[in-house]
Amino acid sequence: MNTKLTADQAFVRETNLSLVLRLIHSQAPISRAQVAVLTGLNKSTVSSLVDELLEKNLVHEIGSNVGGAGRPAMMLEVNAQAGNVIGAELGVDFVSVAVTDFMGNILWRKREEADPNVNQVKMINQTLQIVKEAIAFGKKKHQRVLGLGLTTPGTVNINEGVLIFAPNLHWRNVPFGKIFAEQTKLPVYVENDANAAAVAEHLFGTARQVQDFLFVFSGVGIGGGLFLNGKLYRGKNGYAGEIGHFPIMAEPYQTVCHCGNRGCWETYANQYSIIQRVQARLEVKRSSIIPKLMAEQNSGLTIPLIKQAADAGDKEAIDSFAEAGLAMGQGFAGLINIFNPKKMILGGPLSIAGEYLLPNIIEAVKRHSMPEISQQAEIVLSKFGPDASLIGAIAIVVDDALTRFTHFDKK
Amino acid sequence: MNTKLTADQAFVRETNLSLVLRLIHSQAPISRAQVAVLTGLNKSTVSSLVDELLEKNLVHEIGSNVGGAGRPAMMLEVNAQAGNVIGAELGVDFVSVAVTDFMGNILWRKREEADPNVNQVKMINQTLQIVKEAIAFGKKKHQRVLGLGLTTPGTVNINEGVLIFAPNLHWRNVPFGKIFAEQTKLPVYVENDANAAAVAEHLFGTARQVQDFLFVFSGVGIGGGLFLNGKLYRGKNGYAGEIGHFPIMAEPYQTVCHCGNRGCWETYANQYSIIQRVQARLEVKRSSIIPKLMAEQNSGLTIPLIKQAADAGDKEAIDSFAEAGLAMGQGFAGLINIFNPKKMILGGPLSIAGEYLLPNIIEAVKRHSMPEISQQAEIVLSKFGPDASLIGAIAIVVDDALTRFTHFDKK
DNA sequence: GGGATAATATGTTGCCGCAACAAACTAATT
DNA sequence: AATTAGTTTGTTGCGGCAACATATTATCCC
Repeated sequence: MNTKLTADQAFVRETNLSLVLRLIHSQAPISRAQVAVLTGLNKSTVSSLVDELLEKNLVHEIGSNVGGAGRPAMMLEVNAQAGNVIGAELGVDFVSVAVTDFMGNILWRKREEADPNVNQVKMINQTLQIVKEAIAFGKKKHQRVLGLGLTTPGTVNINEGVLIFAPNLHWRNVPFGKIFAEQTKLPVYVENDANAAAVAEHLFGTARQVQDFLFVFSGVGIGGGLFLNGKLYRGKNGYAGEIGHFPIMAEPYQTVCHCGNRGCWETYANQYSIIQRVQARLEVKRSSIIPKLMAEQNSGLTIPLIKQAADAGDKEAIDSFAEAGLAMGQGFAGLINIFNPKKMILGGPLSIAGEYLLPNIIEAVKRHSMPEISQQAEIVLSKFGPDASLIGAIAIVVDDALTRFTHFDKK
Repeated sequence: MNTKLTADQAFVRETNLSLVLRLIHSQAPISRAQVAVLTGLNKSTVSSLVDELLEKNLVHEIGSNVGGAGRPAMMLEVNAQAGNVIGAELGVDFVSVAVTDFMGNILWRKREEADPNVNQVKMINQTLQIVKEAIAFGKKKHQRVLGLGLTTPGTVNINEGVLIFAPNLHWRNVPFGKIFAEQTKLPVYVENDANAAAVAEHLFGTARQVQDFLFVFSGVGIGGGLFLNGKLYRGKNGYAGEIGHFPIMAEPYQTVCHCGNRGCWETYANQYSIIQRVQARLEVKRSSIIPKLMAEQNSGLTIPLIKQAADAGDKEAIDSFAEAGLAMGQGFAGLINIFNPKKMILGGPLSIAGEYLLPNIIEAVKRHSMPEISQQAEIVLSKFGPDASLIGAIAIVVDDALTRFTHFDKK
């Protein structure tokens, strides 16, 4: 085990500093006195902790409040200028990079199409190029860069920064951490896309203060970020969260999953399943506007296109999403029974069609889960939708900074 | 939130005391010096902590070791005489009670058949009666009783000690904690059967030192105890672990589950599914010895009887278990993909047939899970088999004592 | 073989720095 | 004057550190 199990005074200080910083992060604006009440810490202790955070420029005072008797409180908030963060998302067919301030506000972003099958080195260099642009932008602003977060589908060894295996990319054992650290001289954090998205939702999104929730990242496959007991659950080797491969063996499709098995849940609810559903409908029904859209845009049958058709009221598109929503909801129901979460959050590329999926997900959950449990669970769309993993890349850097800020010296 | 989030010196002391006590519990016999090396604590700190544990009679010295240069080490172990513990398991059709010492060694036990459908008050009184016998036994030994653990199927509010809902018992809102505390004057701990079994396995069984594992409690239904990141995961309301109700929609059975839905995984893998499989086979094949056994013993078709037939080499019995094993393994595969656990532990009443189920569970896991993940997971039978939940009732009391031992004063 | 000495490992003692806490204080407002 | 915010000063108790006492085995020399 790597984790320290013992406690000492330094641990106490770090724990309380981190607690106060996270409280200011999530509850700002807030005064020292309020922090003392909420945490139960002594007033003097809070003052001392806040002093240290002020000195490290992680927090700043933003003036007194007004109204009410007594001395006015000096309000605090996390200093968005504490540093910039760079996040990079390696998708199955694109690369996205963003620069944000410490509060996750996007200052710069860029997205390029990419093809992982052509050449791994080329795609990595493409990513590196955009990241360097991002760093150049950051330098212009005279802000220090706290770190680079990088997300990818597949299983990741976060300690070594190595992608172990990504079935959708067909990549194995890629030492992202080493490559990007050497080239950028930044602290590099590598994480699975769904895990990172869960952290983003916890820090900046709809799951602030939520201890137990699941992020369902739906794109080419379906991955899960399991946020349990107030932190990410990674399992023995960091592979946890492969929720898409629960064997459900439903008729009629029985599609072979890219993992090699048949009957995985995700084959009934991923992007490709929707495209299949639409294709099957188009063979029978001719009234759909989808073929026309495809011809106009010189495009294949893609999720954005189907979404566009649905927006235009196309019944085949809407019904295909609805069907997939029911299949997706069946898995949601099972997960809710297993985890008794406070929230289920749907995000990732497919979530651009979230408004068409969500009602039927909720319907299927009602039908297939234990009411005592599912009544406790809110099912919502990610605040960041298809950008969930990109913001996640930012979030893993910020999250680490909120925990271990020893490297934050006086500016 | 109830949990304390801040840290102070008292917290440090409690953390380290508990850590040292648990280390001595799981690694005994062990010396102070070894504890210091394993924990990273300073030698002097360990001495101080051990002194306190000795004073509280939680630990005792058991003489020096021999061999090797240097001053011989004084070995320590947890004091089995620190107190007795009473555990009671409310099964669907039986009540089991046991008295153990602090190390979980059984000193006394008793089991009675029961029927929860006839009269709830009667079954509670029946349990209370046996518990009082157990207390009387404990008194005879001049040992203090540390507490009473009580396990039941269904969802439990552990803070209030209330059974919220047990579908198999058809019970709702039973305040076990209050009833048993009033009648016994003991500290009472109420917990779900699968959760308790997981704690038992962690403290006394095959999951010592294991941080991430699942206990699959199979009986009338299938429940799960989720032990994640080194502790029990209960979910938002303590309902987590209803792994039996993942909707899998497989043909041909589609039995209606007692939860009201169709296609729940457990309907393909629980006790009743096995009985159904045997019945279907008996209608066709006449060579089985099962009808003869039923006649001889004047018994219905039960799992112990089918197990008996299997032991005698009966093909229909063996094949029925094998089929159920495959169905069970399908769910195991999905859970392994989701959790990336170090162990999957099968226990509960049905596990008396574990030797017939396990090979096919393992086979199905190989077939239906991602190899990177399932290669990491050991699939084993509970050390306590059908008694897993009874030992679990003991374990939840011991586990609490190992954490918060403020109530242990000098004897 | 036997006695002295060295080497080694265990566990204890006394002191220190540092954490949160408590209480008394000042500060700024209605 | 009452109220609330935040600071100052001193106290308590934690684990770490380094020197020390203790108890054994290993080795050398006679």
